[in-house]
Amino acid sequence: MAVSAVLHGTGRNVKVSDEKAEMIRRVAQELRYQPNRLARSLRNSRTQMIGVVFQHFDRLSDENPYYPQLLNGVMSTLFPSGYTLALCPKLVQRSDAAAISDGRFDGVLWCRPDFTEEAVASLRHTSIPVVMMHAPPGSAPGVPTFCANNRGALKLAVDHLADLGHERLGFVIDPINEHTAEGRDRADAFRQAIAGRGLQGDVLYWDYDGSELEAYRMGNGPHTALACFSDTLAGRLLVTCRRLGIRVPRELSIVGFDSSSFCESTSPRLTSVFQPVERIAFEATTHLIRLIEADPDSVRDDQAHSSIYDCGLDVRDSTSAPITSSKRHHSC
Amino acid sequence: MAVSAVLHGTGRNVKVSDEKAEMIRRVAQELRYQPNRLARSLRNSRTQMIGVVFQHFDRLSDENPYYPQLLNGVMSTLFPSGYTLALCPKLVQRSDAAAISDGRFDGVLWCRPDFTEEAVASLRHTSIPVVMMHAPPGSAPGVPTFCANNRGALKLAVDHLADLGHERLGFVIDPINEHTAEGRDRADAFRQAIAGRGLQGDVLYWDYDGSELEAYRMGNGPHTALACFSDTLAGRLLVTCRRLGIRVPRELSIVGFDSSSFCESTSPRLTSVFQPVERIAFEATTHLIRLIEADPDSVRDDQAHSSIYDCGLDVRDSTSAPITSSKRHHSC
DNA sequence: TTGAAAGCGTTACCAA
DNA sequence: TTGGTAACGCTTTCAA
Repeated sequence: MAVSAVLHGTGRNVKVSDEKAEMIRRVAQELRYQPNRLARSLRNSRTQMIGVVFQHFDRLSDENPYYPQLLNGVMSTLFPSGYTLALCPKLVQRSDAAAISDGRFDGVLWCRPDFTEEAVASLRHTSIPVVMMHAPPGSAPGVPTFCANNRGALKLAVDHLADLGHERLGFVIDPINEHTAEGRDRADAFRQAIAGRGLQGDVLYWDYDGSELEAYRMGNGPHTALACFSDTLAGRLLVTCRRLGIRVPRELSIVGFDSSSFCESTSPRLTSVFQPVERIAFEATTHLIRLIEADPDSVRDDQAHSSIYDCGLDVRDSTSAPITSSKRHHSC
Repeated sequence: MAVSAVLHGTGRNVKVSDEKAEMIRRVAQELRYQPNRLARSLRNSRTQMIGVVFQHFDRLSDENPYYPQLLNGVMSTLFPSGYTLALCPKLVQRSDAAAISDGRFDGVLWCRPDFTEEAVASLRHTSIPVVMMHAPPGSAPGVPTFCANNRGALKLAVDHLADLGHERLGFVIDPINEHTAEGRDRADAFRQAIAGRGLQGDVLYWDYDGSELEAYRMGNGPHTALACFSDTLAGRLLVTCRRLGIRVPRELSIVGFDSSSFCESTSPRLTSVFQPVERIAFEATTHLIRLIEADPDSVRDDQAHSSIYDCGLDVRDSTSAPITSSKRHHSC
């Protein structure tokens, strides 16, 4: 119809006279005509909407700016390109990978690292591009991945603690992240890092229960320093330590992960590994848009794309030299 | 079609034999059949999606948990009801109220208080329900509003400062919020509150410029205490004060608004008015869903619904008694 | 119980 | 340049 040609730039082989075009615009205005995006999307099979799947986004953390940072990264490239962002629960509750292809989205950013082999396999049957965050390279064959360099990150943390004189370290992870690809990757990276320094260490699974923690209590247990999977986890650890009378960092050094502004507000301020969340999200989204808008044939190679991002270590007040037995004797 | 009846519960007057139903399911599985939501939505004019319009959500604050809280409130009622949440930029850039009715959304939560008279008027022509946050009662005729009790909130802040002995107060607002309905409402509430205590005070417009601030500097200027429109604004004020050598709260008391966890991490910790953001968002969204799902005729009355939410005052370290001239003499 | 047809609002294509 | 027609995938209604 001429109307379509006038109101949107579509169908350039259709020419409309200026008078007619003006008339159409006037009438449209009078009638408060509003083009229906659903019909348009159905016709074009393009919705200009991308879905974002979080890990547990029935609830965002109030204090951890992880999600705002991630969303900022996503929005800063999505909105200028004319896309809308949808947070979709159904895709989360059951990892209903098939539902991705129900036509609602032009692409999906998958920020949920607890994928299973079969979930990844089913992802290859989707009709739209999918890009993953928090997926270590190689963990999701055929899906572009964007992930922190966990190996380097844990090396930074372990080296820092080793340099301080700690000899037996722990890596603490919660039941939720324990089974995620990134959780396993960081645990492995921790093991490699301590092996590289010739230290002893363990991966500790903690469900936030204070009594459990007591086994690792610095005084009785073997560990003088704990690296945590996340700032949130480290924060809870701090609270539990205070409750149990374990002094940080005097008796136990603690390292977080993310180095969010949350680390500045804890007591003591939390030493933490920094990962560029916003940048990762930005580049993952940019890649997703490329896949959506590019010629399907020309990007075949990029399907296997995978990026890793180097991390830093922000040393604050929750880490210090351990109370060694020699020092103890010394002080006695 | 029988398929539709089997795979979804639709069309109850259509009966399908069990064998056929089973066959349909099996074939659907084999073919990886995925119903197209766009076509469905087009047919039903129901998308199960609601749009959320923020004020400036091209960028969420990293440190202020306002947006996570708001989203938590929205999601906690939206997701269990089977809705998806969309953050839409186009509706923000130009307040294109008409675009609301383009079929994408079943309803819109408007969290953007800088509406004009005509924007509100055009909102009444939408074909879908709209609910507003940050709109003081009466500011958006015909649109349900959910808003903090600014009158009570500013009274709390002013009373607190007055009780400490402050005699000349300021209310600081930034250029962005200055023209919003809630901004004007809080400024009015401030004026009423100081009048009620027989104090003097001014509404100060601050564009984050340090030199501007100097005019209100406690030493030269008349104000010994400033209440701010937001925590973010108060935070910037703190930073500027430090830069200018103004000691808080010794020389100048500062009160924020929102009482987010951000207030705990500032130095000094920020005294702030608490508003129940998550609860406001939750109830606004719940109301929106009611409007969407209810019989259009039966909710006519609720179109004029408006709720206000009482606030509290969390006293922290950024407020104290002023240095009065008498005290000055005393100390000299 | 099953099948066929119409229509939701749009855009692409092809005649006129 | 114009107008008509078909099709996107679904659901509802009506006939068989």
